[in-house]
Amino acid sequence: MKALPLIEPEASDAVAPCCPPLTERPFTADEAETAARMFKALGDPVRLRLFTAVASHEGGEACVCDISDVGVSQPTVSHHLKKLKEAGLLSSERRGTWVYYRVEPSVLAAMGKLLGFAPAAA
Amino acid sequence: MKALPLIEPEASDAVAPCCPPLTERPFTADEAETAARMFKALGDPVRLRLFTAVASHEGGEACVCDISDVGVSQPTVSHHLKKLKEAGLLSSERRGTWVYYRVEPSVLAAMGKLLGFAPAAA
DNA sequence: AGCTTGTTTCGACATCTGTCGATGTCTTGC
DNA sequence: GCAAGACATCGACAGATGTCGAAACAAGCT
Repeated sequence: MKALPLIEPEASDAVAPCCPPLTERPFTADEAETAARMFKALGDPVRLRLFTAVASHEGGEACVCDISDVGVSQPTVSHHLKKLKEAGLLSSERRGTWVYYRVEPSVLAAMGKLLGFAPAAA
Repeated sequence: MKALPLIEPEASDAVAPCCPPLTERPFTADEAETAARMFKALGDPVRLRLFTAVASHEGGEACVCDISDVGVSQPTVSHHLKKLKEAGLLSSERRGTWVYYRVEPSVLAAMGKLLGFAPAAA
């Protein structure tokens, strides 16, 4: 009868308990696989523009219509947002007509940790 | 008769003067292109293992023979190291029989800056 | 010179990825 | 109910990417 709540390994799991700092020791295959997913998601110019657009938008969220002006078609925007979501970097919520995306809070801290920056004040 | 040495915009240029923090404002197309190159280079599990192997190796450098045990053929290792070098993340130097790779010093600071971590004590 | 070891380059190949237009789904307003 | 707008999904396609074996290149040894 395990009392632990198991903490639902859903979206946030993709990013949160990742790996030690890059400079600490060689990553195992699994660690590399996990961390690479994150970097890969940001490794496309369009996705990076979408991510920064969401991250810098007032209120910490933006609807697709607010950020669609990145030079590619609307289906392509949707495709990239899906990728970012699958990577655990963004989350989305429909409110009425529009769909809002926001940065998954743990992400920036996790990446900072990965680079060896102390999560001190986090 | 230009006196300025032009500072050779080669390897280090690929990383150093990149972009504002991800959360500050939407990236321009150029900024996104530049920053994405960096993330993309780390967006492969094999490259991430190679990078962490170099970064964590004693003396801050490692010869190819030290880090080749990542489950792919030796030409593939060489291919990935080349990619990391082209992205400005690693530099290499031949010393006798062996070729040594080391982490380009500015990289980690640049990435930290990108994530909004102050380069204070850097 | 020739052999051995460490590393890179070359071709070739299968797979993944980014992109689009067309179409589908959901919500609102008439 | 139906038309319109906001997003997502589908199918197709060109181009990029990861991988390998074979071969080339470099340095040290005998």
